Amino acid sequence: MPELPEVETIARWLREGSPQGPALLGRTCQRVEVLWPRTLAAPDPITFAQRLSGQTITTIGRRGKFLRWGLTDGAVILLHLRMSGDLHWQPPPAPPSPQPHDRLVFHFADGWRLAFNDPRKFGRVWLVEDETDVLGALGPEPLDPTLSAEDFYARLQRSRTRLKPLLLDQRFLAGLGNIYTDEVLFHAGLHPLRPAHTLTRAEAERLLSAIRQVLQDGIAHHGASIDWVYRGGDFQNYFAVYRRAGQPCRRCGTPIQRLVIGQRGSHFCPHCQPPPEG
DNA sequence: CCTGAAACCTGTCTGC
DNA sequence: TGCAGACAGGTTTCAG
Repeated sequence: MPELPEVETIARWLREGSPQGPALLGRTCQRVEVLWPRTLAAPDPITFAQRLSGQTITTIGRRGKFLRWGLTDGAVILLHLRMSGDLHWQPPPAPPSPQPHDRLVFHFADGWRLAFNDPRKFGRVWLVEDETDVLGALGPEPLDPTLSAEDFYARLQRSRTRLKPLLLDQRFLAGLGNIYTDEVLFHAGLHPLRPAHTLTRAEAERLLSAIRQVLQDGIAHHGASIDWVYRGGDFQNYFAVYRRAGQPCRRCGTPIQRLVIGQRGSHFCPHCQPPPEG
């Protein structure tokens, strides 16, 4: 699931508690099980377990698609769910551990456990002193009000890249993934192959507005749940183009097209999103 | 700087 | 039914 709205939803649920489980905020980690060592980007499993045991989660947040847990001693845990990662609460009494695809299990004093579950094993977790080592290259947060339309337009002007790959580039903007990029471009009325520098000032403003609108809508719906994993959100019911190839555009009726751009399936309405010249 | 391809992985679905 | 192939919400690395 994990693009900005889904990661934001998880962060809120871990902070406040949810139907899926209790709040993580304020809990003290007793021990950690490392079931698939490559899930840990840093440090090594032994050091990770030692550093974490006895520490309390004091803050929970998000940066781009990363989850961020602040610890008592000032260190930070960063989690990236990549394609198939998720966090599963397991209530006491403990079921026979581990569950299928659990890669990391955090154990708490009252018997609750939080599993980093990840069928495809692409997800990664870091424990770092200085988070800029991991987050330093990320672009701005799309929902940060200090990101101005002028700045955004200026940055588009500097790139000759096509819009689709550019919006997926986390150094340009942090948090958009394949689903939300397709939805955003539809709502902005911009073709995914448009070179960034060809956008007018008005189009750039429309694009930034669409980015913010679609992300806010996604968050309001607790993100999207697709394929076989259910994560609690229902934004998939409101997709305008994503995985709707061949179906009529909700605005004009033209069949939605699918094209592979930068190795990613891309969906758009050829009428509402006119292709660039050439 | 930019683009495309491959790699990292497992699971599901489609079509023959 | 069985099996090959396409496809999947992400990122990194390497070749050209």
